[in-house]
Amino acid sequence: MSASVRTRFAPSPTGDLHIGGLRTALFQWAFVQANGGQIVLRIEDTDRDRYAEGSIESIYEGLRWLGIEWDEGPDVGGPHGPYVQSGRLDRYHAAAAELRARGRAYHCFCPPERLARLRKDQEADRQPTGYDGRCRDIPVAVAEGRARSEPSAVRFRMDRSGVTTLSDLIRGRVTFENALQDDFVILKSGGFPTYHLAMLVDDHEMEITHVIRAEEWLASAPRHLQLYEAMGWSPPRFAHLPLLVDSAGRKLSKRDGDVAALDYRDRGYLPEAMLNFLAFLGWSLDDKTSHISRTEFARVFSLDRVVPNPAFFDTDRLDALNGHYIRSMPSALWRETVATWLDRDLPRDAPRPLDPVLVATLAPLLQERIVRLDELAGLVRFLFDDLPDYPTSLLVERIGGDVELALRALDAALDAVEGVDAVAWGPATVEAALRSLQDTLALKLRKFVSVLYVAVMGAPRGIPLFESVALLGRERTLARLRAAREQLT
RNA sequence: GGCGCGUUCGUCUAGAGGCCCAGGACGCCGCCCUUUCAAGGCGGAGAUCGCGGGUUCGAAUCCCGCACGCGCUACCA
Repeated sequence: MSASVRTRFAPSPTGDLHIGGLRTALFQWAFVQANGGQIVLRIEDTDRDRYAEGSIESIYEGLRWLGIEWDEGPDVGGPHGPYVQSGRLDRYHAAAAELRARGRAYHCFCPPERLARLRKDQEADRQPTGYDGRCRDIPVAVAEGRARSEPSAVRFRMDRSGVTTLSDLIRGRVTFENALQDDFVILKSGGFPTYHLAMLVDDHEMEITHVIRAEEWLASAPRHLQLYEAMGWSPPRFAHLPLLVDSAGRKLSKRDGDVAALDYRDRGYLPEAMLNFLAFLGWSLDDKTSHISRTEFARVFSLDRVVPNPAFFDTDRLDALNGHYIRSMPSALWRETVATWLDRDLPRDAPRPLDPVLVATLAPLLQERIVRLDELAGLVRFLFDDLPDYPTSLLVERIGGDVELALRALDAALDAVEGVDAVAWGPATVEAALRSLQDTLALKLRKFVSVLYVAVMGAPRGIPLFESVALLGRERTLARLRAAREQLT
């Protein structure tokens, strides 16, 4: 029996759920699933200035989108609540007091201006930046007195001798020189804790055994380790995941856009695709597997197989995955999906509700032609709308600019379509008529059909022609062929 | 500047001394199929494993140095 593990996803409600955060949560979730254990969702809202309305909902939604469930959290409850840090202030104060009682923390009265100047001077002198310890040796009795009337923060007294060594589950041993550490703030003057104190208290109380977080936290690990030591608590295991980076190799940030997890959902990416994409960013199963189901991932995931180097967030790959999962959707589900997205994206004046028979006809034609769901409407719009203007050059683009051939094709098509009886109109008769053009023009269909595609749909690519024409109807088809003809002359 | 982490095809990665003159996937290119476009099938190009030393009969794999990239360096997380 393997010991039960507990990990936590601890996002800050400072904006929409970030794609990097989603990857972290996914790995935590898979880790817990694979090892038998629980995952705790904890909202870290200790930064009052950056709090963003609605971000907690965005977090819930983003996680559930990928099928990530948590065992304890603000919405589902649990024995270690509250699960929002702003509701746990008394515990942080108690811990800070305990640390002060043990001589491991002290009041700091340095105003922000002094700290800013200090940092500036240190930078100018090319010295390492960090707190200079000005308030460290104020006698406790004096400090206690001042703290009652003066604003103060509480700093942790780092042990500056020797080294602190972290045994990271992904990177192995990482050693930090303690002399290079400074006394950092654990309790802000406003009474809120910093991340360091809050995670110490919460992870301990919530019995977290594994802290899985991104590499940006690696440098602060010695602080956390010393904090645990000072409290006499045994620290959890740490695993620092590789960063997700942009094409320039920088940490993916909100400035780059395209990092809000739910935006991907709204642009028509399937959760299966996103899960696969994220799963293989920094992790792999073996030398063969390139697709994995959610349940399989949750079964085989292992931190041993997470690599330490950063991964580029390559959306080409995401697109390929999405196309793959779209194509593998069962037809009934696919039909429903098409209906939903067409309803969402088709112009308002298209008839609603959409004709289910029409959707059923369209769906299979669309399934292997798109990569994102938001492309759906664009491919069938020509059935509902008048054709928007298209450049004339589009008509002859694929036939080497041969205007004369295009004209002949259009004329022949006009004849052929006119020859189809309105009563007999349908995919079969349309196909027969259009195929006969091969004989009239003494040319393979593929040598000139692109002209007809453009004339009918306004684009050189799209769903198959015969079906399109059948769906469009006789009169509208004739009108579009004539319009194309006119445009060419 | 300091500290830390990282470095295998364009990209994500496999690789834990000989199976590797390096495997898979995405992307790219070509052919086939075909009513355009896709999809599908088949094939191809693509990595002197960052550089330089060493250890070893043998190194992508171990050691040392260097370079480069990134992260952190807040009373943000």
